[in-house]
Amino acid sequence: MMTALGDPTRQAIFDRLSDGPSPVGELAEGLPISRPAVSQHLKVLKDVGLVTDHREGTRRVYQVDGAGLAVLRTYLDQFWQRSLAAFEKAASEQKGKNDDPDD
Amino acid sequence: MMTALGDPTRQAIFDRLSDGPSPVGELAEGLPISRPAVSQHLKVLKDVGLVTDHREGTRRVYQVDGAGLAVLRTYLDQFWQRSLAAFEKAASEQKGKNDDPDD
DNA sequence: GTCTTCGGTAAGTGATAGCTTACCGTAAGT
DNA sequence: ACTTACGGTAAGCTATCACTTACCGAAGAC
Repeated sequence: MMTALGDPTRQAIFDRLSDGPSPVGELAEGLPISRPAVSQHLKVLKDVGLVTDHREGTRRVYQVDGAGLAVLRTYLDQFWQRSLAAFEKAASEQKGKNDDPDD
Repeated sequence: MMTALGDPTRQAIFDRLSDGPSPVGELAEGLPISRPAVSQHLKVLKDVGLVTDHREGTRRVYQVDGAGLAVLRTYLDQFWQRSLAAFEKAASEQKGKNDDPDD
């Protein structure tokens, strides 16, 4: 999931989809790469659950998957929580060893 | 920044550092790769501002940078916000065209 | 029916990224 | 002073990955 957003192009696509659903061709127009390349990126994003797709006539519309985004957010929050805990722990330990503010 | 955490190994390192500061050698022991490889990953993480380092005797201790983590979080929140807006927009548009809950 | 639009898939290529070993600098111990 | 511990950097190799063109299937327009 994180690796999926690791690629800048995929990030750009996901970024674009965050503004609303879009068909493949329309996405490709705003990017400096070919349409098949966009398709391949979309496949990756879809496989990790960050986007969903559905047919709409002859085109295929992609949009961000809220559930996938939630997973990503939760994942990031874990880092956040643990890092915060580590900070506090370090701070208290630091406090213990120099509550003498002389140096 | 996102590309920095895109690599699984770097993710593992960052994950480990989220539990508290650690010197390079100690990190390398818990990973299936060589110590120089860990050093290289740490350099990447440091360059994007996700970790900081300081000397401690003969070892170099790394720890997650709270500011960098905050940036990452803010970045993710942007996706979240915009996606949410897109969802609501789509929902209201959908509602307009079939407020007849028959089918 | 035919034609056109749209997009996924296959095959092939080139660049990049992660890994290794070898080496060197720096700080502490003796 | 010498030795050891620790870790950053260089050089080189390999595999992965993003991209291209070519092709084909599916759904609408005529």
